[in-house]
Amino acid sequence: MMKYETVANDLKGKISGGTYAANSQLPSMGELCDMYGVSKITIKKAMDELEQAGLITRRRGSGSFVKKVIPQSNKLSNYELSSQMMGFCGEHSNTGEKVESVVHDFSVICPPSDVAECLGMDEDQFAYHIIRVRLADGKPLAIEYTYMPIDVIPDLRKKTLYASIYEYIEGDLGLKIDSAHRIVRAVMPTAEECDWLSITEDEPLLEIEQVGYLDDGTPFEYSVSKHPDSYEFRSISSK
Amino acid sequence: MMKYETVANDLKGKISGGTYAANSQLPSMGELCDMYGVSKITIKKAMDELEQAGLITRRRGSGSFVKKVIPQSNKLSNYELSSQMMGFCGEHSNTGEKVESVVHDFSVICPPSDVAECLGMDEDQFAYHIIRVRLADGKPLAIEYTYMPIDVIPDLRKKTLYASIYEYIEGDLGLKIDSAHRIVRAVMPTAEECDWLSITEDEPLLEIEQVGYLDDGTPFEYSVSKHPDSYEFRSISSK
DNA sequence: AAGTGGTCTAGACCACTTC
DNA sequence: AAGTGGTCTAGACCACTTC
Repeated sequence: MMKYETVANDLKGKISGGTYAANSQLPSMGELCDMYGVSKITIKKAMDELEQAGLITRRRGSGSFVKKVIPQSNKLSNYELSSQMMGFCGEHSNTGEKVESVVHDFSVICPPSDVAECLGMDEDQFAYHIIRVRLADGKPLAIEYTYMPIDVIPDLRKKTLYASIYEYIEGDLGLKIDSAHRIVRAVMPTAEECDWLSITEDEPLLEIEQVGYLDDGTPFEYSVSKHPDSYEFRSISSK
Repeated sequence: MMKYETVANDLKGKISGGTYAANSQLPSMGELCDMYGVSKITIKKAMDELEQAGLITRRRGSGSFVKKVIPQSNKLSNYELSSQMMGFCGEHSNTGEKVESVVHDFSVICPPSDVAECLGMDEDQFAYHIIRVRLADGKPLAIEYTYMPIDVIPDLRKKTLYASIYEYIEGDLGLKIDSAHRIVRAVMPTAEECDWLSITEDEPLLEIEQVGYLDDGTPFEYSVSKHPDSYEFRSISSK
């Protein structure tokens, strides 16, 4: 076993064991070098592993932080491995298409307990509840059901929903979006969803359940998006 | 722009431009150090990028090789980014479940032209065609439609299909499976598939189209698998 | 100014493949 | 034995954040 693996495994154990609690800061790379008696690059590589596994986030100039992590599903399903994926960019158009939104709900509520748990909220705390249909060049591409804690993303206005919430978060609020944990499924649309997406009831949808994290490890978004037909989800697996 | 990015971009250009052709070997790390005037770790990091992007595979002791890459879909779909995913382990049981297979077809044919293209085959070359239903503890978890070139995976027998083809490839043939490129969609089952999976016609399936690569960059498998209900596809995206 | 993580070097040593 | 990629070091320097 390589040194970086030894360090990574030890740190994983200490995170799941609670020595390093959710949202807490890890020792700096220099301190970890001393603690494990290895060089900085070895620590770096070990922390790369933790980041890939979705356990921590890192901020240059600030430090590394333990993520508040998704509750594990108890489905005996996915016998293929959990996975790691790069390329998070919200849902900006990257092909010059014109992206619009139709807002079907925008309210502040106490989220269901499973959503609250994903977001690290108490059950009596408030979150925005947003239902949007996203269109590219007038064609419906997705329905998004989103919850965001009001104290993590303050002062969200309806106007922002027609543009990009992510730009509001990164631009106006000066926060940094770091990563997302996703689960993909196939589902059938409801009657309402057929209406919103202009599809028939026999067209399946690709559902993506997602928890988004800021760069300090705080979950800022729980969302379920459902995509018709033309949507594909691509990935490259290695090793 | 960091040095490793400069190197990575240059190499990407030379791969897509044909200077380094599919299945050819890249210069060694030492040679690349000299060519770019940078240290070995910088070259390593640049090549990590290429590997993540699915462009090359690397073999300790042998060298780095350009992959024969998936033809790009011309769908204007997935406006989220293409992605990178770790954790390829065939479909072994990792939870102690008993995995079985029902073989519905096992023949040798000339594959359709799009499949041949993915596998880097001429249209008049032969491939195995396999249809299997995979069961875990007696419960149907997937249908797999698989093509494998007979000259890449020689002497495949029906007996192997009831166990793990991957174990045959890695164990008996001594080849090494390196990576897979995947596309995920939601689809409806055919009548035949409902029968095989013991589901009704209104249950959507998660479809995973996949090209598998050996560690020398050779595509060895084109497969489409379709999963009912209980299957989930997980990923963690970063940055 | 002090502290953080990120990049980079030059070189050592190792694991593995090929001949 | 020679060549490949992978790990690791000790230290320099940089970009960025926090105070």
